[in-house]
Amino acid sequence: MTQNNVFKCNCPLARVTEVIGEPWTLMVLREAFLGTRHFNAFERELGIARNVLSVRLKKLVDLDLLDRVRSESDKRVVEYRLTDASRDLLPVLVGLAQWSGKWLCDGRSATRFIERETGREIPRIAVRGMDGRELEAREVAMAPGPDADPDLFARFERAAAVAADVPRG
Amino acid sequence: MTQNNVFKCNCPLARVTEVIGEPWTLMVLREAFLGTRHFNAFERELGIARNVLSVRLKKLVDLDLLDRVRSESDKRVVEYRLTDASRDLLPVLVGLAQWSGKWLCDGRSATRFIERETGREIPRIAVRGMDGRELEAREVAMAPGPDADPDLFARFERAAAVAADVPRG
DNA sequence: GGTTTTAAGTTGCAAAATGCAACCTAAAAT
DNA sequence: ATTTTAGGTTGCATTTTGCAACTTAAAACC
Repeated sequence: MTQNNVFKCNCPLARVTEVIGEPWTLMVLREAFLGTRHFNAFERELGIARNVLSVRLKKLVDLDLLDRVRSESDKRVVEYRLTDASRDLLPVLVGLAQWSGKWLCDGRSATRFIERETGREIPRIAVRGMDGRELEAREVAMAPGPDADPDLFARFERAAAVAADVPRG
Repeated sequence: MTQNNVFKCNCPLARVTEVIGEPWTLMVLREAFLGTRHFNAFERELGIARNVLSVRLKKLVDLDLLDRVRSESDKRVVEYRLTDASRDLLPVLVGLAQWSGKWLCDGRSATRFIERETGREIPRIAVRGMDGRELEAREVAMAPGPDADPDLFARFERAAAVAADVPRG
């Protein structure tokens, strides 16, 4: 079975895997956040193969994560621009960067996210409840949503049996 | 150039790509969060090929994102357990699920994260400044960190030129 | 106006990763 | 003693990636 048809149901983590769960896509989005707009610039900055870049950009455009706009002033030029959807991914990128900096880069990362105005590091992204209080892992659970089918309900019932165990490993 | 040697420097987003930027890994971690512990269970729940699963689990163990523990009571059994590092990934998983639910699943996702006690949906993960105030995309920037090399500084200077433009696309 | 350069791709081919089924080994259950 | 179970590995076909060369259309140059 290929990854993309695991839970064709609307499982959000399964679907997000289509996007960032394949090589290069996350880096392409990062470049876009850094201001890269052009095909050749993505290639140069990342060192990605042109055919793969082509496939990735097509998919991102398809998913409305990038807008493909042909320049008016120079008809050769194409601009790939962030959309509302991809801009909305910023908190996740910050969270990923913070997590990776801490656990994969030994706390000494080469890049970090800062508050533009003050230059201070962004505090750690946290899960908060409705009251704004920070939640610990054990206080959070996954549950079936409005679009869950019976299979998925069963899946979560199995999971619930061990769920209490998860936060402490 | 292969993805893994882009910025061998400690760029956290480049490095996190080694983990979740390849097929299946994110789903394996999700399963672990749902309480899956055994090789055969990962295979059954995900439908992943056994050889690929084997490679993924090895890598996750290697990166200290899973502990591989042989059961005392039944020596055939191996348990893959979340570690401090992987448990710490929860805010990112919640953020990804929320984002995907909104932008990829049309707002009608089959699964969601809830507050265990009340059953209420987790509010949207946000980027906050030191004062706790929610920051907008335009107030956030990437910057070179302690371990950045000259190339990376140059990279960010180029980026700074267009940065002001990014938050609005 | 003819030639060269530039931007954004596509194409062909070798190497690597994935999907699938079958096989293997050690320990437990019968 | 044998069968089953858990956790893999192996071999092979298919797909994806990496790399270099080629293409096409629109500037830019002379």
